Amino acid sequence: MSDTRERLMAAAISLMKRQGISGVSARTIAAECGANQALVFYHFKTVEGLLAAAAVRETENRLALYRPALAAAGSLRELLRVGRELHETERADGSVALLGQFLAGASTYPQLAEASVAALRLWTDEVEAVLLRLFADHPLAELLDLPGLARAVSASFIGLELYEGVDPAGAAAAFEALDRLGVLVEVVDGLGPVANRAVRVALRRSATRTANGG
Amino acid sequence: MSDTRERLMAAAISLMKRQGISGVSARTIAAECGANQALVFYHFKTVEGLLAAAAVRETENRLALYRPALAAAGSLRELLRVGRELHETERADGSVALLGQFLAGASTYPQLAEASVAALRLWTDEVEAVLLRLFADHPLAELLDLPGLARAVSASFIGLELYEGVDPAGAAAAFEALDRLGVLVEVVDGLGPVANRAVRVALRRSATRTANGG
DNA sequence: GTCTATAATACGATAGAC
DNA sequence: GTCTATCGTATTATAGAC
Repeated sequence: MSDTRERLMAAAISLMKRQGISGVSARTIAAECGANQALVFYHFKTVEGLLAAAAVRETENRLALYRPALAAAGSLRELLRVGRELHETERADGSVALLGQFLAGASTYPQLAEASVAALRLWTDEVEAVLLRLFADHPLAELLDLPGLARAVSASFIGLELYEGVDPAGAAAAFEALDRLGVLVEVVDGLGPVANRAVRVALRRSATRTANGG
Repeated sequence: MSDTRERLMAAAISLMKRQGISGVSARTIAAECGANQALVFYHFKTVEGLLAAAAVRETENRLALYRPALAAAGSLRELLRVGRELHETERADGSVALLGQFLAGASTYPQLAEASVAALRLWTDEVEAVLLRLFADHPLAELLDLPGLARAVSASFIGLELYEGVDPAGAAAAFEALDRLGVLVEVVDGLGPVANRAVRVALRRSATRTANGG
């Protein structure tokens, strides 16, 4: 476990958060942590290899930070609250926007594509687990596609964090709007058994109609 | 209106869709359309200038394609259908994922940040207009933040299209899940005045509680 | 494991002929 | 408006000393 190896990965992440995928190179990363440029290739074979390794590691670290809060969420309301706090942290830290940088670099570098998939998978698995737990005996559980929803939420979050980078005010408005939508979801969720049954029946009718190609 | 100028912008877009922000340079773009490398700088002063100009133009062109369908959408149900068709087209064309590339490049190149904001603004303005029209006399209009919602939808869509690039199957699942959510929205939307009033009342109560710092 | 030195190549950008 | 030629710099990556 070389110290330089660790420092290079940390420097790559730090620099990538500030400068993006187009702003990093073996030289700039090495300079960021006071290491020699040649060490990038000694430890990681290629620059791409360093970035890929750093991406997965950073995601694992960040996820470990949020895991307790996600596991503690006992209701949809609480989950939405965790989401809000997560965004608050991400606005300062930028590790989700970082994933957007890797996603963008994926079309040029195949190793980054693999790393992006792996990193995103860590997120979606975590979100999916929470959703499955919360909707375990929920009346809408059978009608919602929770694994798909976990992916949609994760990808959307990345888009929003990238947007935050160029238009903080617009992103704030976007999150505020989602906040209100969250309230709507909570309210509908708490409407009681009568409304729930109405929704369920209507959904079934709608699903049948869609399946029949309406 | 130089022909070369047009060809360079088209080549920049085409190459960027395939290779991403990290895969373009004055030389590769010029080669893509059989032009001389020096012409990039004659026509656009810098590579960044070419990319910025191409980004806004491409967005305008793509948007013009969807504007009729968006204007024709007369209900939430129809709007969701347009969204589905839009994604179908984007999966093949990739012009929204392209916006993701510009968003990623924005943290390195200030001109790209400006262009990204401008291009995204074109989308959000369009989406916002449709939402405002559809929710003109909707019972929930006053409680939803439609301008913010337009920004959230646009940014999320970019994240999803970037995700599509690295994990098509996962993205398909994500869109499928959103499709079902759309059905849920439609159903709740069509529950009738009694349910609508119940939701509205509950929302107000919730909003007051939130405002009071609950 | 870390360093210097360097090869080989690509980059943005400019000068100047046509 | 387009071309060739080129400058200066940055890039990835390697060879070899320590």
